[in-house]
Amino acid sequence: MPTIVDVANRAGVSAITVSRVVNDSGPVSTQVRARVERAIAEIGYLPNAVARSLRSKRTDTIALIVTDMTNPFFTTVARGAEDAASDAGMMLIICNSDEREAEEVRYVRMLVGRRVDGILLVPAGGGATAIGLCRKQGMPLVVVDRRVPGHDADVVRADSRGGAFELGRLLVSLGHRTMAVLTGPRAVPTADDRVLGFRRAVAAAGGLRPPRVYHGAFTIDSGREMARLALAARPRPTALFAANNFLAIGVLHALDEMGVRVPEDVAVAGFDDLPPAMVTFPFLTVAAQPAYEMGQRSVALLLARLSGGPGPGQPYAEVVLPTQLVVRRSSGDPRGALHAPL
Amino acid sequence: MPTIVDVANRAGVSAITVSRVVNDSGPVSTQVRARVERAIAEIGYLPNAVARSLRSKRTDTIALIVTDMTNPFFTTVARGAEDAASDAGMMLIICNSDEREAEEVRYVRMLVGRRVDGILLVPAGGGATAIGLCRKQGMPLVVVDRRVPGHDADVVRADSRGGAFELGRLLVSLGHRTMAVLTGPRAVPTADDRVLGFRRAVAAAGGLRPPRVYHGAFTIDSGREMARLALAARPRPTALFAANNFLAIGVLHALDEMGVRVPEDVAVAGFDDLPPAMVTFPFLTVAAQPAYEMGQRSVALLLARLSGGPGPGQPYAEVVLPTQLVVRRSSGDPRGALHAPL
DNA sequence: TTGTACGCGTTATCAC
DNA sequence: GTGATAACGCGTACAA
Repeated sequence: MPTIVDVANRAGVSAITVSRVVNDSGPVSTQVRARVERAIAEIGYLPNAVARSLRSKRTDTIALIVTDMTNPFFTTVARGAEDAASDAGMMLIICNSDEREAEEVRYVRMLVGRRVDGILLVPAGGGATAIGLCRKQGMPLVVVDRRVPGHDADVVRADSRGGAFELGRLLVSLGHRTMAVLTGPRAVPTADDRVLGFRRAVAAAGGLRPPRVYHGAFTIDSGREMARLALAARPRPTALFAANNFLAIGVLHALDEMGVRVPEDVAVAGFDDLPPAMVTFPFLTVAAQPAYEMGQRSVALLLARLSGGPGPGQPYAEVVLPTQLVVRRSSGDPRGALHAPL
Repeated sequence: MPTIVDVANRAGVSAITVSRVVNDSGPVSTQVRARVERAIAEIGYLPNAVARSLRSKRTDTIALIVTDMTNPFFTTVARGAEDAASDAGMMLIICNSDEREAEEVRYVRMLVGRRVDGILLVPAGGGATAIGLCRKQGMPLVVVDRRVPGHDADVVRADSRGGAFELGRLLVSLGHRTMAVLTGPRAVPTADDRVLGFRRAVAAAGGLRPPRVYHGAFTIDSGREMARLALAARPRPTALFAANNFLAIGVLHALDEMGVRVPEDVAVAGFDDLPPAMVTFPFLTVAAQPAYEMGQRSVALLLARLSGGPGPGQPYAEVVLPTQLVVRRSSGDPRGALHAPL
């Protein structure tokens, strides 16, 4: 693979002159510039970004660590992040932690070693180790989607509590008095926040029994399993709230298997919308998170930190984006008024 | 950020000794090793992969360029590729071409500049420019999912013709005599192959009119639009074959909007399955591609090329994986026999 | 067992 | 307007 010296020899100039032409830094006479450009084209020279990075200490690369890139929510976040990064002339590396802290830490280590310019992290569990590692290594970091207990990092997330509150209020207004919440692992803030928001809505209604809460994983299998548990309880709930999209799908599968009709027998509401392109028949009532925008905003915040000088600078920022209530058939008939068009 | 020299100073040894400890290359006395390891831990040293790559000419990184990472098919391919890469100690960079050749070429240029060890490419359109660029730059390349017209590259793909043939045969066996095929852009081999396979099945049945063919984009909107066109034709088709998952979903939406029942009024079959985790009610009859395995195999082939010495070595390989026919409700009742369980 | 010299490809600094 | 020199952080080749 040709180097800058090869180009220089062919054009009869020095390496630094080629560098000036390539980067448009410093003065070069028109004739020399032409000669250099021709040489570049002839031998197909492409500057070596590795060498460049070694000098500049910038890789123009940022990384996004998600817990599951199979989840369309994270795919959409990634897409938003990539578009924003691309606009800024940066590449985006996507990594999967599989909701495992060990994997997450392994990736952070690799990424720091590769000297990416910054990391966007959807923390598995608390994420404390990974966050501490970035902090110690001076690696710019933005936490995405999940609140950080100690608030000791920049965060971009959606309003989980608010969204869950709205869903709770909706179900209450539809007359449900016995409900259950199916959520993710205990340590995950989004899992807890959605429970909290829902609980508040129920409490605000007054006189209702607090919803029973089930903890599991954010997976379809876990949703199926928890749905069976929930329906076995007495008094049997008339509405289920699934705290993420995969859980909701698992719930629907379980109910289908059990011959329970939705929404006639049991109403269902979920968190995270599924992209329209992925759904044969829009059916689920959800609190939709602005996934694409979350990706964009995360990159924007990270870039701001990068250019805003090194150190901590300002205190940590927390960007909280609103969710959107989308009412469909799964929550039952709201007296005909709120129906979203198919 | 500390360097190898910092560690060396702190441990009272030379840089190369630290290098030997870190890479376990060459002999180091137990005591020195201990001193060095302590120094590494104390100052939190992480080897600089950029400098390492500059010397070794390897980045331990490969890239995957897909046309749309929002599509669950490609997400699954990516997941398979990432797992395989991770097992081999490599990182995977994912890029979106958005089915645009200009973007694709831009990414190839960036990736060659960054000296990734190899590229997995789902070509947008013919992909001729990108493939030529890789060839010229000596960048190892594996083409994924799409056949390459001149066969001048390693390829891993599914058997589009075979899968489409099976779907065609199924619909014929269900009694359909007037059918339409909705596919992607003309230049895309998968789009053409699926038409071809379907056509052959119809021709093989004998005495049937050849299916009408519509070309569009591999998007939900295009599927909706082509479905409307197809149903306006006379004689009106009784079965539609959508050559990709997004197209199929667009078709279902259009039919729903038009009040056409599936499968009672019109049967529908598609290509590419949707992951179970993403589907509220499994409904579509499809030829499913082994997406995860395609990702794995692509990486395996690339790694084989990397270790199998530089030059062309052997002639180009073509790995063709079989699709799987999954019969569900959308294709109509096959006399009760073939129904897949929900 | 440990260390010295050098080069990977690029660019910042300073000179001409 | 152009070029020589050095340095980024690491690992190979060769000594000691």
